[in-house]
Amino acid sequence: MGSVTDGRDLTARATIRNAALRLFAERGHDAVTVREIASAAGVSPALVLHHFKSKDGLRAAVDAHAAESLDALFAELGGQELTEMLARGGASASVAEAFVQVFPSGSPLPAYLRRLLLTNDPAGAALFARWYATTRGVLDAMVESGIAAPTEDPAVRAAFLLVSDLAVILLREQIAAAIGNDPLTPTGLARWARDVTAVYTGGAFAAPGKEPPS
Amino acid sequence: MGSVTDGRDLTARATIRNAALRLFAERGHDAVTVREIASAAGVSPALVLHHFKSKDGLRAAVDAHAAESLDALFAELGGQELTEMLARGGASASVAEAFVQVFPSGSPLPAYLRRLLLTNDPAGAALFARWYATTRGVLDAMVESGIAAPTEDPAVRAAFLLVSDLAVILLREQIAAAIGNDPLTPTGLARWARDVTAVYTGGAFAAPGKEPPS
DNA sequence: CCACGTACTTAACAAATGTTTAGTATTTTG
DNA sequence: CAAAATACTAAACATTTGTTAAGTACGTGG
Repeated sequence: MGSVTDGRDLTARATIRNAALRLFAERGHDAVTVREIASAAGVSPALVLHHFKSKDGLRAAVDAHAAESLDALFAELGGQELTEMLARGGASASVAEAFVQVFPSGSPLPAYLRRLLLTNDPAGAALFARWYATTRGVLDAMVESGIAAPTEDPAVRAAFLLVSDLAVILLREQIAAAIGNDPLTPTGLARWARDVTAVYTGGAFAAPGKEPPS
Repeated sequence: MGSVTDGRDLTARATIRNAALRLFAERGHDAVTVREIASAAGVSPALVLHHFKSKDGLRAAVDAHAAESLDALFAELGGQELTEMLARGGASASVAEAFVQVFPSGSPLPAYLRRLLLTNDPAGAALFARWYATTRGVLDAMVESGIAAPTEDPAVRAAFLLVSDLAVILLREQIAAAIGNDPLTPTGLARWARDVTAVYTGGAFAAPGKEPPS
């Protein structure tokens, strides 16, 4: 009976929602049963259906809650923190960095973000659309202020930067296995960001007929 | 070759496996029932269990078949095609490019690759490990021949290039919605590759205290 | 104190699902 | 050709699943 109350005396509704968030993130919506969620939350299965009208209602509530948390996280990237970070020499702020800084290491949110983006549900699409819009805005500002290079296709540029960032979260386990560091830990992310910054500032390949960057 | 066509001269076993591949890719393993697979393949549910011992056995067979097709695809990238492409001025060969060239537009394999990498099953991890090893080898060769820039952390560099490439497949729908072109079509990919190549050859951001690339 | 709504549980139900059994066609093989 | 094996189906089985019914504890407002 792993009580998933995160330290605080949460309302039962929130406890259930948190348990569902964790289980959904770990194993996927369909592979988790209402009884498992209830057991993890320490309540009866019927109470789950009492608070949320159905399993799908619970899923919607979890989606909404996760999207809210994730948006709050991402919002910091678009705010003052961003320009501050950029001024300090970091090439860019990343979603991965925000994850490492804000969420505890065992947080189910990275895995849930994965599910949100993978399953073609509206919540995931909406989340991506919001983040993409923010990315475009930030990138425009960075070009304006001379931090980022202009491009003929800013839509693709912004999308590329965003998805390359998200890929770290989506493929976290595979990256960890490949390079020997979990990229969503401070150590791993520092190592990751170092080389990625090099690519973003100097490139990685030679232009046709030219020398590659040192 | 990875023939995904439901040609009528296929053995029933292959027909079932292809139907399962498509359904698994579209909706996920757990959301698809044996009866649905049987119906899609035009056979009785019991026959599915007769050929593959269980639903999980079918899943394993589909995993193996998909991994084989995908590996065949990726192998071309490591072979002669790669150096040929590179010589012709393309900055790099990508998995996405291979998908567009080899698979018909309605192929379930991109979506299945997504599931393979997302669900932490061993088949997906093994696939990524193989692809990562190939990527590292190719990158080393490219550095050797002066096409790619050397880096202090080749493990991260190779991982970054691979996952940024895979991200196009993983987030295909979201990218399509954002930029208005499906990146797994010739048109969309050409547009995508153009700007990504620019980043990979010249970077996207200014190094601290320097001007960004033009 | 009483009525009442909310939180909550136990127990059961109906549908769906993976799987099995038993049997029929069809192909292979000695 | 006979026999054995394989391909295949129809029907049932056992379990699991989401959901509901009915009832109990409990705090709140009148």
